[in-house]
Amino acid sequence: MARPRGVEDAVILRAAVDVIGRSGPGGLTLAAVAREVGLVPGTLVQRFGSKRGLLLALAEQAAREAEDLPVRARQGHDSPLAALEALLVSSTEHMATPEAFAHHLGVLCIDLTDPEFHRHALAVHRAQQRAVEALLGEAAGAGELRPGTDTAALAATVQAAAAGAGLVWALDRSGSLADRVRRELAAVLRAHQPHHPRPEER
Amino acid sequence: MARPRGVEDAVILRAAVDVIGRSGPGGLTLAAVAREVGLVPGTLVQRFGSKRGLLLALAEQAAREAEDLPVRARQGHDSPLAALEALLVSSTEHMATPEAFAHHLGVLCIDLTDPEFHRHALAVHRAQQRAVEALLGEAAGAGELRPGTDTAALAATVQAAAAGAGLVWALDRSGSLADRVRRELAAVLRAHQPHHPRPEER
DNA sequence: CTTTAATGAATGAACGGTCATTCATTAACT
DNA sequence: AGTTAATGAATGACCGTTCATTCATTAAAG
Repeated sequence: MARPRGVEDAVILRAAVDVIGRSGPGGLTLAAVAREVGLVPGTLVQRFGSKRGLLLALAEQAAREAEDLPVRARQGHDSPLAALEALLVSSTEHMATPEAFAHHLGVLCIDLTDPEFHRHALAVHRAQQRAVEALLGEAAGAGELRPGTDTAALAATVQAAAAGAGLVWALDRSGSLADRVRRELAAVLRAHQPHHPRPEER
Repeated sequence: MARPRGVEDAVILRAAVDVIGRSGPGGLTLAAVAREVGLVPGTLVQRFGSKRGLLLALAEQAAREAEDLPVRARQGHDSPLAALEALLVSSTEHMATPEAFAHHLGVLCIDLTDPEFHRHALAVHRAQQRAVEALLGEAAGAGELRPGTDTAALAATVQAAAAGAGLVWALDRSGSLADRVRRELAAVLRAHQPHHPRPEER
């Protein structure tokens, strides 16, 4: 009954992420996003209500996409620990590629004061935590972790290690981020893996 | 010979940090900083050249203060590992108190594109890394770590764990940040401490 | 099938506000 | 007096937002 939208919401949100990645959070202006998709600033306001509305839609989308992370993370991997490694690598790549090193940090530091943003950011974090915990639980069940391992506590440690690796890498970009994340994961898991006595122990 | 300055540079820089902590990076305006110290925006520009100059002075000060971290961190603590724990706690408190959770992240995500800022941020990071490594080295020498421990690699892991703990805590503030940092440090060190076999090992 | 009305998308110009920066001037000190 | 600090008003740029208007599309009416 009316003129269809020339550009989908999803495209606009992706463009916003691109702009943040290219020009930093400070460069994220409605005009920049609009130019990216061939629209005009006013249109974005009409469609998202305000700049905050656009950012909020971005946060909501992230939270929604993270919902099924616990099951999605397991797919396509042989062992739970392999899936865990892939999950952490992808989650930090998502945080530290030129594109989104600013996306995650940027959205964070601009808007973490805002309760709505904090809610969605926390939802993403919790979903990832559930995913990590599920994978560790499965690993424990499969005998890939020492019996008696506190998988909940270990999940927190694993997540902190991955986040820290990404953060450090943002400052000191030597080597690949994925390698660094994998290394930190291995360091954290080493103590909980069954019976691979290191040289100096035997 | 001339009229003396009514307010020191250091006071202005501290005020800038306070403003960031209170209103976030977006609220950091010359007018806000000037009001904080009883001056006028123009004065700040005259003294620091520009807003960027003021922020740069802040980053330089941080880098300068971090220079002697390797020796300062050791002071006032009985064991190197106790000093390490205190260093990490204070460095993340500096990153996650209401004041400076934004200071660190904020300065980071606003300005990490700027080569000058990146230089100073990297200097701080490297100084801390040296401090951590020195403390671990001393601990190894004192027999508090297993012989043959790669202290350089361990230092990277320790620093990532602490940074990650701070980052995670910024999202999910349950318990004290210091406790969480200490917990992560303990988790990382556990595998490298000599011969405290856990229950399931004996 | 043609015409008309209704509807939502998109525009572009303008507004109001904020902010960094400039500059001429005044005040305070030696 | 001479030098520097500080002022305060002014400037120009940028940005989010508003709004009247145009345009494309579809549904209904003739």
